[in-house]
Amino acid sequence: MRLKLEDIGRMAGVSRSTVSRVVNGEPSVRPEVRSRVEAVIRETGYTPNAAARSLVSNRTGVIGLVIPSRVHSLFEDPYFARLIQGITFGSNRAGVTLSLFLAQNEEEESELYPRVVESGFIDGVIITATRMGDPLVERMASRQIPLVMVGRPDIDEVSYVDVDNRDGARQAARHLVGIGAERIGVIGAPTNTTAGADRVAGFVAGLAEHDRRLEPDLLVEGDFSEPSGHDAMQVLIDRGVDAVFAASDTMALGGLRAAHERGVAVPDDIALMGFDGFGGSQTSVPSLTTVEQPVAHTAARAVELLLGLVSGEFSSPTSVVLPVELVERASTHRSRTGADA
Amino acid sequence: MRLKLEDIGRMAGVSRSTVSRVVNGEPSVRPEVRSRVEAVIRETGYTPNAAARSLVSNRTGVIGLVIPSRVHSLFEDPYFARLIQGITFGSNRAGVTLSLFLAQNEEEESELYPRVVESGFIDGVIITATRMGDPLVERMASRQIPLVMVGRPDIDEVSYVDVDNRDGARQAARHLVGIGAERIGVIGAPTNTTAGADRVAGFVAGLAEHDRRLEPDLLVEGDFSEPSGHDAMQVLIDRGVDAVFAASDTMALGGLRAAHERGVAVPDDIALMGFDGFGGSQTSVPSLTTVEQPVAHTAARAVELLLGLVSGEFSSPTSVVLPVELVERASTHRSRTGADA
DNA sequence: GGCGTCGTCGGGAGCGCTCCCAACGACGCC
DNA sequence: GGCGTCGTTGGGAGCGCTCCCGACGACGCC
Repeated sequence: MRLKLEDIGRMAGVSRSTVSRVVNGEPSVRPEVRSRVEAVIRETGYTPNAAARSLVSNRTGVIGLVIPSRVHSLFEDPYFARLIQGITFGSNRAGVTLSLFLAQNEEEESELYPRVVESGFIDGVIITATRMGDPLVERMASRQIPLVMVGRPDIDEVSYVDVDNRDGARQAARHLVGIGAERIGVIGAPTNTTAGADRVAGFVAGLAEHDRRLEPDLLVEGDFSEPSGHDAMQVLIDRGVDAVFAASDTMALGGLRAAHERGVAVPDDIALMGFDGFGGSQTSVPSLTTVEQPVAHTAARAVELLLGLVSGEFSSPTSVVLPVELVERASTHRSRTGADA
Repeated sequence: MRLKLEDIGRMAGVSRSTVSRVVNGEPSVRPEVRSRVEAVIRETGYTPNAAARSLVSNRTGVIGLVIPSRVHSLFEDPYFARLIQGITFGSNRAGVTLSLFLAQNEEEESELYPRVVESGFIDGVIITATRMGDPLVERMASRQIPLVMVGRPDIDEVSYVDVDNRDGARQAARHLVGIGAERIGVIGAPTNTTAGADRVAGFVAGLAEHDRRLEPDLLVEGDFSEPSGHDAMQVLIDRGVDAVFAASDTMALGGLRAAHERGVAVPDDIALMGFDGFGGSQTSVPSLTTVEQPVAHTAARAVELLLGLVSGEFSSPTSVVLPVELVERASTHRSRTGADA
């Protein structure tokens, strides 16, 4: 049988209330009483009943991570594994528990909202990988439940943590121009995601700094998956490019595979770079130049932000944008470097 | 303000109890009363308070997935992403919520146990990626909390779901012998994991069927990571092999990279195969022969098993072993096929 | 020495739900 | 027609905790 406060109290010769005070670290307990109670707690391995606690305190110590539908494809991308990992560690540090809500299809997604929000099981929610105009986000945001998005939302009044996708893509453009690329292709990401839109827009902005523009037929949109990168690369090879910026490493690796198949040398025939900075980009042959985003950091900040919202520490929508960094590797390293700049 | 049963009852002109009966689908409610109550529930969007519910029912509707320490390296392996995904979907189907417990280091791992088990926040636990002799497993198992392991445990009295690693490795051995390999190397997995031990043992057993044995210096142990596969492959190339079985696809991909670097042709100089059946093995150049394991199925069975344990449907330790299947691809496809068999 | 104050502690109330028992009317039976 | 039975409903009790108020003794002050 599970022990309760009352039992511990009886064993230690004090009341339920005093034990509660000890458990919650309240100061108004005499040191000798406190240590007696603590001894009993230690011996018995007592831990408070979480349900009873949260019934009265209206806090559960659980946060939710929501990743909406169509993730079965996205999940091939190491991004989510990393993000989940980072958020878990942030939760561990803060002493809260993480619940995971993934939806496999539209139907599950619609069941997600009531399960997440209205059970009262959750103090707050981190949501990511939404598409623009996602009704789930609006519903969540319009509720009183604390909410933090990972990735820039397309509506106001939502707290979020994002990486500077625009700046990263701009750096990528500068880099490719810097190594002397003349005809630059882009494997884009879905423009109904803010990350996809920002990366393409940032790249265009970066080209514009050098009075270049992105030829419309040299932008082929992928869906973040490896095969989509592969297919897009084939198109770009046919259209004749000497450099390619892929909006994710996973797509860049697909592009690399297409280049191999076609006998196109990277970087000598076509320089290729990605965006994200994941394991696969270091170990590919050749290794990939990429724009590294700090996923662990993003996750940690998201948890911090959410817990601040939960505790009421700050209430107005807050946003954090983290810097990204271009990492130069073999896939854009040309012996005959640098034309104009 | 959140509504409670009492409020819904007042609005519908019935008592708390009747509303409770409707919410829980009990039959003893007159149809007209039921539909009146249901209407009010629908209009108000009422959902029961989970904490109050579980306080009295001793059920939370939450299951935990525990993945102990040193996962920061393992997480590079797509296996965990797939497993988490599968378990989430199983949970969705069953209407339970999944909480995730990962530990980043030994310290976090030791905090895991009290957090998971004793908070009472969880109806049951799925635990995976443990090493043999893991004290966490023993502590969990000795508790009254329902427990299912993914992967064969090294102690008795624990329910588990596993794939037939031995048989898969045996198939791998048969296959490599079948294509005429003479000197076969193995990139092993840690022998303090049951999966690692079973795969190596199964491979040895498969060789024995053909009166072959594994030369001790042709077994190089990796740790499931890509770099460890890369390094092990270098050793095996130096020692002179014409075929390599890697105990995971991730390590096989590392091996493939090493082969590329050394100018060793796969499959013509060295045939190479993996184990797992993940995305990367299909898109590598050449594509990898591998032993596919049904991760989604594993996850689904684990959830089923756990929920059966939670509901008391069966109480004795139960185990499920799922079949695996060898998938032949380019990395072991030789023109000059088949010597003896 | 009486009184107020403070530190410490105990116990009542109540969080929102489920479980159980009692109440009540309708019905069918002898 | 009286009685038992069944279907349906209402409300008390209690799950284990926190919050709050009041009690109690020690202490210091006038």
